[in-house]
Amino acid sequence: MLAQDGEPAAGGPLPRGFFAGSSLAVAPRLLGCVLEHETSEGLVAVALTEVEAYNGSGDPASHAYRGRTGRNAVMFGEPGHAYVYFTYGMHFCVNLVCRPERTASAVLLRAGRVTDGVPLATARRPAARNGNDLARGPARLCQALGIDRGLDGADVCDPGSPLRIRPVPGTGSGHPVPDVSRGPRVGISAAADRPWRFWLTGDPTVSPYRGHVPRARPKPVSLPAAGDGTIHR
DNA sequence: AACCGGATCGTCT
DNA sequence: GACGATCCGGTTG
Repeated sequence: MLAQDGEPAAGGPLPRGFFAGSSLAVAPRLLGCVLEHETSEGLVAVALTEVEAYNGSGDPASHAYRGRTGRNAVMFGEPGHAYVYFTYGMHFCVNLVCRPERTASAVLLRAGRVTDGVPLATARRPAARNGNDLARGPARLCQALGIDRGLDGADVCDPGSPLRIRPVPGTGSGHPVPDVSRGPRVGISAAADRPWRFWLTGDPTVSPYRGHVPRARPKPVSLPAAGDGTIHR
């Protein structure tokens, strides 16, 4: 019997068909799935607990909103690949590309529980106070897994890829429907009202909600353009 | 628990 | 030249 499109093959990573839908449809189904990264240091696996949908060209908060660039090129390619970007001069975040046609949509992986390779993840994240903190936040998740820009474009549906994603453990096909919550996305200024963030209700590894905070301008206020040097007060 | 400043640099205007 | 799909450590409440 052939597995249906979108159904995981036994023992292997999620099939590419899993990512055929829109980011909004795929995002909640990724909860509970396991992202793993294997390096010479070892393997770290993370069960996803929090994700956000970014709906490509129709979404002002998406990196793809203003079209294809060198950085976001992977978003416009085949679904099932990782889009890894660098931000704030020091952090990486990872997305999984969904249907690319006309939308370049993707799902940002925001948090998860480390289920394998805890010692290695802890070594990579010395600031973590406890196990829940290891992958609590998109940049922390990448840090725990050892993900950087070198993995941009990695095929997570390929069993031979160092970065791959497996279905929810214990489920041969289909996905159990855990208690999923949804709400506004974190840290964005545009389209902040769209409830496109999904997480496992009450899970302690979910990152706290933070709204967008504009950075203070380093530029001081301009002085009065006085020409005669007279002091006014 | 909430808030603040600093770190730091690739990317796009 | 400005701005982040962030994190951390410290301070305040």
